Amino acid sequence: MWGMQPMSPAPDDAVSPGQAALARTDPRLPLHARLREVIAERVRAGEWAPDQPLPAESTLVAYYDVSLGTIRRAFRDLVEEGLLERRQGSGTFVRRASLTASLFRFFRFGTAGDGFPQSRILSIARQVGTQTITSALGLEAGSEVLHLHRLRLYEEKPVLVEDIWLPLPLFEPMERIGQDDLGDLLYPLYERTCGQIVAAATEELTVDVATAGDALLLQCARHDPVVVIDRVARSHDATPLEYRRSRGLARTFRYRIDLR
Amino acid sequence: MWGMQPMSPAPDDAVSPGQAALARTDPRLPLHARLREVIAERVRAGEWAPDQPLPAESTLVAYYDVSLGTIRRAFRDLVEEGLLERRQGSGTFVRRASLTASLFRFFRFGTAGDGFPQSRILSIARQVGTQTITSALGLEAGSEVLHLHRLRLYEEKPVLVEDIWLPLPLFEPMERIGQDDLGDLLYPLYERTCGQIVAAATEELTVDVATAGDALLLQCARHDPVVVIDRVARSHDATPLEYRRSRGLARTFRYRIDLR
DNA sequence: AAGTGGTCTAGACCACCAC
DNA sequence: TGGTGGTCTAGACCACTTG
Repeated sequence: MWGMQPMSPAPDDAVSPGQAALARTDPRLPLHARLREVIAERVRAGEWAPDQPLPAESTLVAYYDVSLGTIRRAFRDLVEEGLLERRQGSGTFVRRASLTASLFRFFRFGTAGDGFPQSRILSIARQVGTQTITSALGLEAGSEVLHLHRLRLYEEKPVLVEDIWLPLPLFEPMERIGQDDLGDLLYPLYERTCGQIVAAATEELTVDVATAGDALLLQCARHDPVVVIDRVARSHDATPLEYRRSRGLARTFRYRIDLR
Repeated sequence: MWGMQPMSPAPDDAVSPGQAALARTDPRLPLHARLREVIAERVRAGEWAPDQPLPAESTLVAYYDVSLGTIRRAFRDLVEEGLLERRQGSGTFVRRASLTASLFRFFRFGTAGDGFPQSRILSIARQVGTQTITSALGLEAGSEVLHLHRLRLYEEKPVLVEDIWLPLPLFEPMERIGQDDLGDLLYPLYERTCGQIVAAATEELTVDVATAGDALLLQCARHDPVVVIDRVARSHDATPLEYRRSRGLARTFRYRIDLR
């Protein structure tokens, strides 16, 4: 057998939709890679919510007509890729982004207290996106976006100044959110109000010097070094959902990396 | 059977040394994890040189008395961990560190030319290690170390100033190396002259402002922002081999990270 | 108790590499 | 040509989670 579907009418049964989907993938690839693609496609299409289990291994074995080991290999690769997570006894689930690895974690704060970072929204308004903004969000030049300006504090002391831009047809509900509902965590809010789930992000770190505005908000001197973090957050199907630019005092920044 | 070795005298044969080594590991762990530990230990002990293949799967199946799938799982995890690499048709090998992911890659240079970075050794001398240096290298306070001072350039323009400290009984041959032999790549030189293989490194990135010395060597103004990279390089058995501090112009620095 | 993923085994054929 | 790792299958039992 072995990765081949009989193209002539099978004597016993018609091909299942699963086998048909597999047949549409590149036949030069190993079966586990083709299976992985098919499943990843279904996940990205939003077929399963993050809290709902995917079909069990045994179900998929029958549906795609592959062996258990092949299903497990595909799942293992998808877990490694970060798309799925598996819990013994419960099932296989679409993974929410945790984003705990964010560069934001690498700002050391005055005391080693375990308090939560706080947020203060300074303004929220529509604007016409600049070239930088629209190209980061994959929009046409001149598109309207929603702009949030906020300050992040830790134990009452300012740590980061953030500008956040959201594509507008999609994030209209955010405009009508009261200041009080704009808590510390934006991503769960995006999911609740706009049904948009942040699955991944790319951050880029550079160093600049403080502008007059930075100096005022971060309580530092002009021309003090600041770290700039540019982030583009995306959904599972890679649609840009948010463009964010954060500026923080370089003096409090420290980043570690392990090389092999 | 199943992860159990008969403790009473077996009727057919004595246990092999491989089975004995497995028996010494934590029996609560899955067999593939125990096997992985045993093999990692042999690699770290230096049993195989980086260019010499490990025993074939089939050999290890007999030696450890486990199934092929279990060997493959252990190998796969060790590849993922970065200790081994596998080449179809050739064998399984101990991996040399490439360290191409080094933060040095993240300095943008004036032109997008594909020239190689160059090095210029400014000095090389013994010194008594400071507390920072000896603790980074895991030496006793007051130990002697070898200090290299060098400048890294790209297309004739200075990019990084580096201070490098090496533990001294181990790296004595480096002291007698002529300036001409101190080419661009230090790690192959360590292997050739001192038999020390760098397998991993930890880097820590912070931001500072240029000292008078930085300004002179990097051709910038005092108090310009600089990026500081602290690196500790280690052998496969985690012995610190090198402590290095690099300083480069923050203006030319850019770092990207993908979050999931 | 039922269902899920996790571990382990055994055996087959394929694709690649070096001699 | 012989040996290596890569893919695929089939089937067993274990450990965990949920009801």
